[in-house]
Amino acid sequence: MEPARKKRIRRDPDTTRGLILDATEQVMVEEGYAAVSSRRIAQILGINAATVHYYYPTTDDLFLALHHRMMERQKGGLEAVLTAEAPLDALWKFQSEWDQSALGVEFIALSNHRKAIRPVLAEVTNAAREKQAVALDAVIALDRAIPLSPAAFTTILTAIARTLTNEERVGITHGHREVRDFVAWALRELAPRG
Amino acid sequence: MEPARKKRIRRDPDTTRGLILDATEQVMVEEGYAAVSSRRIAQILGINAATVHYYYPTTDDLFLALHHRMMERQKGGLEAVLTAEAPLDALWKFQSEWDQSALGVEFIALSNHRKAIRPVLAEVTNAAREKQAVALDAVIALDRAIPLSPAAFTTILTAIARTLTNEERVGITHGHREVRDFVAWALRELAPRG
DNA sequence: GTCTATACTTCGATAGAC
DNA sequence: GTCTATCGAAGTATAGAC
Repeated sequence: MEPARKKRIRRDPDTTRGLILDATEQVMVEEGYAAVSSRRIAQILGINAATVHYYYPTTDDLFLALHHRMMERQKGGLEAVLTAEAPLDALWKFQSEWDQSALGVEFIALSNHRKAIRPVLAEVTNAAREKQAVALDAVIALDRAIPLSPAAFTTILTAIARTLTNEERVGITHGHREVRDFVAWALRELAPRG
Repeated sequence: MEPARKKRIRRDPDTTRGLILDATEQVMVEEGYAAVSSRRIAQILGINAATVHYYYPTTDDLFLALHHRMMERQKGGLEAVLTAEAPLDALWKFQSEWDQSALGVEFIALSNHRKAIRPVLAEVTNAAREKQAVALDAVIALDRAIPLSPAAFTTILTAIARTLTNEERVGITHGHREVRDFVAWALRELAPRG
């Protein structure tokens, strides 16, 4: 009885890279960052674990690459917010419905666990948030009687959206509907010109 | 050369249990839930890994016990909030300065990773939050012109506090000062009788 | 570019001595 | 109640065939 040998399928390198990142993202969101391993990723894709190491020599390389892709996509989404008719609503919608909000939380948790990549993620995130604040500053109109900067506003919206997303993921839902109602009300109140 | 044999030190069982939970909490906060293992805990305490299994047969047992202790402590802290002169401020202070807010986030992440204990943690958390809302309802005075229930209010404060705490842990601080300023302002505005 | 095979590490959990 | 010893599973990573 010969052992079943897998066919060697040659793929475009960039395609394989994308597939690996897709699988990594899926595992992080569905099972948590701790479930990510070269074996697990390879298993999902039906490829060999060594192939994962070929593209991303260490697991940290893999995490950093996925983080980079996430930030790029976030940048794209925010550009859409900036050109929307109602930027406030668009921003909330983007933050709260965005699939990758769960991914963002996993990266925070990951940063706490893997000290090697922590400074990289922190620096990238801080820089991105600063750019966001500048861009939003020009577009978002907030009630001037309320001492809330666009930077603070974005942070708070993100905090609420991420918390709701993550709690709901694990079955904690108490009070969530009322939070969403309040946010909807607050967005109307904060934007003097709609 | 005889191998160095460790002395067998007999401790009070409850003391040992407490020490194990202390070490587990420390590892979760400082290195993340994924760093918790019977060996790691034993190493910190200078005891044997098998002893950890003696008290908490499975790792899930250990996590559940720590979660229970965290919830009990949270209950105690909230009782202090309820009897404070300025409950709103006390609540914010409690949420944002509470050491265990980082621990709470780790348990959310943990729930996502270990499906076996997920329903238990979800049920306990939902029940606790419901009780909190009822208690706060009687004590917290919110501006009636604002459609914000105590349940939603607590969830939002927790969300902001946890996000700030966790981001700062890993070096993400952009916009945080402005968030704290805004929260301070909002608390003053929300409480018509101080 | 992808696979097989392998070395090394760490973890969960248990049996049994003390 | 605590330790030693150990098994099997799973993770990281590399060397080398194809």
